[in-house]
Amino acid sequence: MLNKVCLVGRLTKDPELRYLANGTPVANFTLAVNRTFKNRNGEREADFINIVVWRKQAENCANYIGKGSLVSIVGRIQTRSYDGADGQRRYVTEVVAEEVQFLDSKNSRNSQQNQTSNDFDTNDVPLDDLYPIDGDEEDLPF
Amino acid sequence: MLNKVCLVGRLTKDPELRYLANGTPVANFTLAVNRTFKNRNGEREADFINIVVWRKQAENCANYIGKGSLVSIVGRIQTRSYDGADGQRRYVTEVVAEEVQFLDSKNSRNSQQNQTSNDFDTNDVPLDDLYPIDGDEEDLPF
Amino acid sequence: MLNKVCLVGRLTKDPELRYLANGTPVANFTLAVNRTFKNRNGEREADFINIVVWRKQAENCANYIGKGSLVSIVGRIQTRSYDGADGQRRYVTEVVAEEVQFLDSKNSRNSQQNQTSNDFDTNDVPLDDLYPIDGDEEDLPF
Amino acid sequence: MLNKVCLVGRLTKDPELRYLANGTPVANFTLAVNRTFKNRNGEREADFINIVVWRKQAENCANYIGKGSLVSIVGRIQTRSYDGADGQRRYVTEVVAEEVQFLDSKNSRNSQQNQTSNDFDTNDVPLDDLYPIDGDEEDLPF
DNA sequence: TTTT
DNA sequence: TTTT
Repeated sequence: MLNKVCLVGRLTKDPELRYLANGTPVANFTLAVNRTFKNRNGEREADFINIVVWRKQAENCANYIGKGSLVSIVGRIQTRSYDGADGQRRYVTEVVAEEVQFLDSKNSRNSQQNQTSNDFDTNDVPLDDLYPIDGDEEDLPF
Repeated sequence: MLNKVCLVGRLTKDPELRYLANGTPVANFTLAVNRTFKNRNGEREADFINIVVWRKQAENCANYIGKGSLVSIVGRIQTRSYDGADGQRRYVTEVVAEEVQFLDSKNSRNSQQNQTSNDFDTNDVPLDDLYPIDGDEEDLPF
Repeated sequence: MLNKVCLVGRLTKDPELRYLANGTPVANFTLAVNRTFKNRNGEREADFINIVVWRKQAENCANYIGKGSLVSIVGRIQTRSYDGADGQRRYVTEVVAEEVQFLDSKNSRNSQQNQTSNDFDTNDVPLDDLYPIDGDEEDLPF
Repeated sequence: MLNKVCLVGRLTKDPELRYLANGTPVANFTLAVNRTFKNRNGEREADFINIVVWRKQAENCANYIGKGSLVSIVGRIQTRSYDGADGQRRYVTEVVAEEVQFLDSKNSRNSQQNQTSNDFDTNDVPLDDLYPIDGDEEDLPF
């Protein structure tokens, strides 16, 4: 119905890239998002949020960002359940990334590429959306 | 870099559907979003936000929602400039809708269809995203 | 750094209202957010997201919404850890609500009040924010 | 009802700080948000979004960020109308910032302070929210 | 299991 | 443990 998350934070470790049986790439990592306010001990805590990235974006994350990288993520909250070794049903909440932007080049393994890293999902988008205007500005119906 | 908007509000009028020279559908409407807090006169004002919707979603909006419909929208803020009749350059800010959900069936012209209206962009999405898991749950690499 | 969540969904049960030792009210409930796309079996699954609400908003939720109510929530993702009965450390992810809006009056226990329910946090906000303009429009410095 | 915006971008110029007749500080600046996709000429365009910041945050922006600074902003879209010199009614859309985070220290005029700049609105928040837990963890009712 |  |  509406389920949208916006995050800015740093990776706590390098992304783990794996492949489904059908070849689809998946990457997982944890994002540390520092809180705005300090706690009663004057420390600034962080939230540690698990991120899942699919397909080409997963491979780009594996190639261009690593532990400590600053990224912004737009995605949705997803819940999954599984049965633990003790037979108990457990619940996992993670963020499925729909957009990942690399905000610095620290710890990136390829700083040249990093500069243009946000081109990576161009192919996922219908051409119409990239070049919405067919002819001149006057063509626009509004 | 990051530009994401989440809105819930009601259409102030029926959507206007038009077509680009190349056939691409575009719909425009204004969303009234009531503010959370009242002003000094005890009135609850609203913000009136211009929405642009492209392609199949544009046609779905034209078919299934109208003046007064409650919708949720996820999109991005877009700025455009144009030259006014008086030669002055003017700036327009609008929200380009990426997702539109119909939250009620009031004023919809087709309440049966409205029930499943949020299927409309299924075709815009790679199959992998809809059915990310190839085989059994055990295939999942995490 | 940035941690913001926007949700629209329905309560799976009535909110549970409790009080901290110091008297601070806390409410908990689960929000069912239907996914946009159907799965491979043609079913529309939902995500079940745990919500925490604090103070006056907690009491308003307990009073005015219940199982099945449609609400919009703005908040942040929070992670907590605790040690399970088996000595294992476990992690919980929930959404701390900053804003709650009641979008229908179904299942509300007091439909009259529900109509104006979004006044509830007025007291939490500095007056300046509610009535930002001191005198006439001309006072505005921009 | 719901009106929330998340942005990451760079200031196109230093913030302009002014004061209302009643002493309330207001800052204005424009945020350049680079688009994810290139246009048909292979250029990455940007959206230029007008930002309004109120009270203490306005003064912090004036003190700690400037042209070129990278910031994240959470806020809401606001529309205003005014009558132009030619007697025409015009409409302005801007983002009222609720949270501003400084993501780098470039072009900041006080890099020491910048480090802890996000403490600035601590005073605006009820203590309960900062230190929600009264006693030990066991006090938590959930 | 946590980042700067 | 799940809502319409």
